[in-house]
This record gives sequence, structure tokens and C-alpha cells, in this order.
Amino acid sequence: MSCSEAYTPQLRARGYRMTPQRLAILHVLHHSAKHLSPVQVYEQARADVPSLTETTVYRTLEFLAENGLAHPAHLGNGHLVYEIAGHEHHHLKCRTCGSETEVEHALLQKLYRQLESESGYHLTDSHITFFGLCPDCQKGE
Amino acid sequence: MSCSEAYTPQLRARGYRMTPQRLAILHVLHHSAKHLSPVQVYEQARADVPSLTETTVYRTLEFLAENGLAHPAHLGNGHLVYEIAGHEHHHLKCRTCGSETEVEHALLQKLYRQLESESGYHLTDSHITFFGLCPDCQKGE
DNA sequence: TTCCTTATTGCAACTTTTTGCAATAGTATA
DNA sequence: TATACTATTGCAAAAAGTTGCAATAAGGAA
Ligand SMILES: [Mn+2]
Ligand SMILES: [Mn+2]
Ligand SMILES: [Zn+2]
Ligand SMILES: [Zn+2]
Repeated sequence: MSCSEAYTPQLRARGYRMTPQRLAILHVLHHSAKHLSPVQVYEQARADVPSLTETTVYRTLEFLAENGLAHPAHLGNGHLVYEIAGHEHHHLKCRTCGSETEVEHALLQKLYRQLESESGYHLTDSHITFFGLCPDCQKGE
Repeated sequence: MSCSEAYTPQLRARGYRMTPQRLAILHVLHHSAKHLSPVQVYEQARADVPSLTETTVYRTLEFLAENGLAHPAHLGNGHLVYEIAGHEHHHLKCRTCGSETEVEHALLQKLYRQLESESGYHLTDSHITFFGLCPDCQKGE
């Protein structure tokens, strides 16, 4: 299934339009193995849509995140990066060497339930970064 | 105990210096009831140290965070805010109305332990924001 | 196909945050 | 108290991110 076939109906269903810019950006995210910064997305998507601007990339990434097609992440440098939605997970990142590990959301399921029942909130987010020391860097302490 | 008496030794012990700028910024954080943006810190701390620059505020907040005297937070708008360290907690924030609730870190203790034993990482961070819908906003769904 | 509505884009100006570097000023030592 | 070392600051310039607005174009209706 192409990116267009996959994502266009999702946008239409919410009253939004598919555009070459959005499609190019979705395509970049969909085929990236890792989180991408807005500038990285811009540079790659520009190959498809030369008229693309950084303004549109920033707005589109935020739009996709609001509509559940992309997930923003804070990986510790204070800057947002994005990835395509679909795989529910979180991250563990080492403060010393920067190494990262994924954590399945299923592992936090229980905690989410507990937080929900204690607070009354219904938790919707599932892309969090926890920080710490990786096994290797603990040795060097 | 004054801010200076409290924080100077902590910096010295790590080989850093206490300066009027750092003291003013720590003072602002210490006496604030809520998270502050770098610009808010700048405007308040400038009353103490008129020569203070925004550059120094950004660098100092990052420095204080790295050294455990301040905690950065992502409250959902993509911008970092800071608060003084000392009270281990997390946040629940409503995506619809923006309301916030604190969660004691003790509540996540078990999860942290579980993540640690499964991943081998030693988790150090304890200032996370979970997003969802507050009780009121769930009704309006 | 053509027309119409309005969501979306690009541009330009602006705000926020980061960076390199030379000047300044804590603080340890004598 | 004076000196030396170097961590820290302020400045200027650059990079990253945001906003208002007029022009464009997606897509439903005719
Ligand atoms: Mn991820
Ligand atoms: Mn907090
Ligand atoms: Zn590590
Ligand atoms: Zn709410």
C-alpha cells in the first residue's frame, strides 16, 4: 500500500486535505528508521516537492502529530524530533553516552492504568523518553 | 537558609563557581511556585543583576539542570520550562483544556524498578509529563 | 468538466535559542 | 592581600522556530 493510499483517507475522514507537501513529508517519515528533526524532514521531502518551505514542514509536523499520524519526541537536547505513528513505544536514553533503547508500551500499560484510576485522567500519549545511565556507563561511574 | 548558603557549596563541590548571575537565577527558581520559561527567569533575575543577558540565562538553566539543581520540563508546547529541584514529581496534562496535576514520584517507583531490571539502565530522571484528557474534558467527548 | 469554498501554502518579518570568542571575574594559592 | 588560573559572562552573529496574511489549490457540488 502506498503512502497516499494509506494516509489520504485518514485525513479526509477528519475534514482535511491531502497535498503533495503532506504526502512527501509522510513518505519521509514512513520510510525513516529513526526520529527526524524538522530540518532533516525538510531536506529529504524537498526532493519530492522542491517548492516546499521550512514553515510548511514545521506546521505539517505539528498537524500530523495533532492528528495522530506522527509522534513527536523529546530526546534530551530540547529540540523536537518526529517519527511516523503506528508502533507504540517509549525510549530509554543514556545521559552519558546517548545510547537509546526502545520500550514497548505494553510494559507501561499497568502504570498507565494506575495513573488513570488515581487521577481520573484518560492517558493518550505513548511516546515518552526516560533518562538514565546505560549498563556500560554505570561501570565507569 | 539563604539561596547562596544552600547552593554555593553544591557548585563548589563540583568544581564550579557561584556568580551573581547564577545566584539570581537560582533565587528566582527557588521562590517560584511554578515552572518558568527562560524569558520569565530572565525578566525576574534581571531585577537583581541588570547586566544579565538571555544568553547567560539559557546557558545557566541548562547548566543547573545538568548538575541537578533544576529540572527542565516539556509541558507540551515544544518549549522547555524549568523549576528548582528538590520535589520529586511528574505531571499529568490535559490535551484539551491544559489543566495540570502533579504525580508523586513514589507512584512510579515500581515502574522505574521494572524498567531498570528489564533494560539494565539506571534511571535518574524524575520529571515527566504524561498527556491525556482530564475528567471534565472526557465528558465532552 | 467547471465552479466554489476554504484549507493549505509560501513569503516576509519576527521571536526564540544557540554558538564562537574575547573580556571579565571567581577562587585557590602563596 | 596580591597573583594566576580558568570558569563564566556578554556581545554579535547565526540558526531554529513562529506568525500574519495574501495567493494558491484540494476536493465537493453542479
Ligand atoms: Mn520513538
Ligand atoms: Mn514540575
Ligand atoms: Zn551510556
Ligand atoms: Zn481538560
